[in-house]
Amino acid sequence: MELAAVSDGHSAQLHAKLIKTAPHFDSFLANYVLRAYSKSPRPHRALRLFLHHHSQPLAPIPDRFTFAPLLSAAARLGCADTGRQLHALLLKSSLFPSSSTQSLNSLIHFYSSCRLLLPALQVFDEMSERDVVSWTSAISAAADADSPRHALRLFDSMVADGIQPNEATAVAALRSCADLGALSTGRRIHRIARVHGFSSKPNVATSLLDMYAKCGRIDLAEEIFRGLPEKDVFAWTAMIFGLAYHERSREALDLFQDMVEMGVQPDDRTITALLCACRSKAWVAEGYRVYNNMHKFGITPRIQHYGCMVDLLARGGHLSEAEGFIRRMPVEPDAVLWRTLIWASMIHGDSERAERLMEKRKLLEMDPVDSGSYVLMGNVFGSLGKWEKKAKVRETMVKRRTGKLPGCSRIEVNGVVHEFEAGDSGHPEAERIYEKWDEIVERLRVEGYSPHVSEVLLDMEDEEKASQLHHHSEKLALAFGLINTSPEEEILIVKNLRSCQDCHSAMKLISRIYGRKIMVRDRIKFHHFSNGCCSCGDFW
DNA sequence: GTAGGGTTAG
Repeated sequence: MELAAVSDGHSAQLHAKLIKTAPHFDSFLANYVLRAYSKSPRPHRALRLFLHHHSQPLAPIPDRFTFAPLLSAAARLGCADTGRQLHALLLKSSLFPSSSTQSLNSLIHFYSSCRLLLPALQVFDEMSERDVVSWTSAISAAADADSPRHALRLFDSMVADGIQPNEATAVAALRSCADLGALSTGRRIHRIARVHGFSSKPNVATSLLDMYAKCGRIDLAEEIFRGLPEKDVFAWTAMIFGLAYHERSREALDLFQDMVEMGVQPDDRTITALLCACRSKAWVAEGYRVYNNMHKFGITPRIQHYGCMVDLLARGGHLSEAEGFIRRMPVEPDAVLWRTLIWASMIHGDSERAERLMEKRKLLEMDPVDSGSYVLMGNVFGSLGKWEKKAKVRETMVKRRTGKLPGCSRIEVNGVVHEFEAGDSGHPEAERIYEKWDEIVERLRVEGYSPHVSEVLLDMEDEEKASQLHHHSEKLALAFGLINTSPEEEILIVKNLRSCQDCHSAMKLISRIYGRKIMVRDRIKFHHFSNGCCSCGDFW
C-alpha cells in the first residue's frame, strides 16, 4: 500500500520514513523503491536514496537489480557524470562481469540518452553475453544518434546471431528505415513483425505507417492506418505528417477534423504536422488559422511552430512579415529559424536583407558546430559577389572542423543503402557512376537542358560550375540507381537538404527521357517525378 | 522483483 504511494513519487514523508528505517531495508525492498522513484516524476530521488544508503553502515547490498533503476534515473535526468560514476561503480562491484547483462543494458540506454553513441556502443561491444534487449538498446542508440545505417547493420548482425527481434527492436529498426528511405528493409521487418504476431501492436503499427510514408508508399501507410482498430494521437499525427509530406495537404487538414470529431486530443506535434501541410502549399491564411487555433487545444506554440510559420511566410515571399513575426514571438529565435529567413531572402533576390540579418545575428556564434550556417553564409556572400568574404567563411569552417555533412543523398538498392556526397569518389562504383552521368548529360543536352550555372555561387568559369552541379549528391545517387535497378522500378532518393533548382529540372527531364518514375524525398517534401513533371508543381 | 520501445519546425 505504502509502496504504491512511492511509485507516484509524491510522498515526501514516506520517503523520509523509508530513509529512517534504512537498517531494516533489505536489497529487495531497496530495489523496489529505487525502481519506483526512477519511474516517478522525480527520478533524482532514486539517486538520492542510493547515495544515502551508500553512507549507511547497514546499507542494503547492491545486487543485479540495483543498477538498472539508477541508470534509468540518470538517463531521464540527463546526468552524464552521475551515470559515468555508476558505470565505474558497477565495474568495481562483485556483480561484474557475471550477472550484469541487465545492468549493462541500462548502461547502453543511459549513454544513448546522453547522446554519447561511442560509449554506448563500446559497452555493447564489450559485453560477454547479449540478449535481445542489449541488441535493441544498441540499435536504438545508433538510430537516435543519426546513424541509421549503423543501426540496420546491427539489426542484421542480431538476426545473423539467431536472436529474435521483438517489438522494441522492430520499432528502432523501422525508424532507421524511415530515415534512410530503405523500403525493402522496412518491408522485411514488416514480415518479421507479422510472423511474430506483433505487427498490429499500436507502437509497431505506427512505426510501420511512418516508415511506409517516408519510403514513398503513402498508399501502404494509409492501409495500415485504416486497419487500426483504435487510433491514438500517435497514429493520427503520423498519418497527417505522411499526407503533408506527400503534399496531400487538403486531406491532411481534413483528417485533423476527423481526429477532433473522434474526440482524440491533438498534441503539439499534431499542430506541427498541420503547419507543415500548409507550408508545403504556401497556404498562408490556413497556416494562420491553425496557428491562431492552437490555444483552443491547450497547446502553446513552440519554436518548431514558429519555425513552420516563418518558413511558410518567407518561402511565399512575405519576407518583411516573416521578419516581423520573428521579432514578435515570445521565445528566443535559434540559428535554424534565422537561416530559414536568410535563405528565403536570398532565393527571393533580397540578398541585402540576407546579409543584414546574417551579420547582425552573428549566425556563426549561435551554433558554431552546424555547417548549415557556414554553407548559407557562403552562399549569401557568393550571391553578392563578395568572394573574399565567402572564402573567409569557408576557411573558418575548415578551421573549426564542423562535423555535420553539408549534403548527402541515399538510395537503397537490393536491400543495401548507398550514400553519396557531392563530388563523391569514394563509392566502389564511382567510375561507372560518373560515366553514366556523362551519358545522361549528353541526352539532357539533346533535349535542350542547360545547367543552372547561376545557382553555383562560386567564383569560377561556367564550365567548372556545370561540373559542380553535375556532381550534386542526388545526381550521383540517381546515376547509381539507373545503373542498378530494372526499368519498371520506381527510384527513391532521400536527401538531407532541400532540392536545388538544377537537380529538380534535371530530374524532371530524366523521368521523361528514361521513362522512369523517380521520387526524391528532400528535407520537407516528396517530389514525384514522372514524364517530365513534378508533383510539387515547381514550388518548394 | 530486471533492462529497451510509436508521431517531432531545418
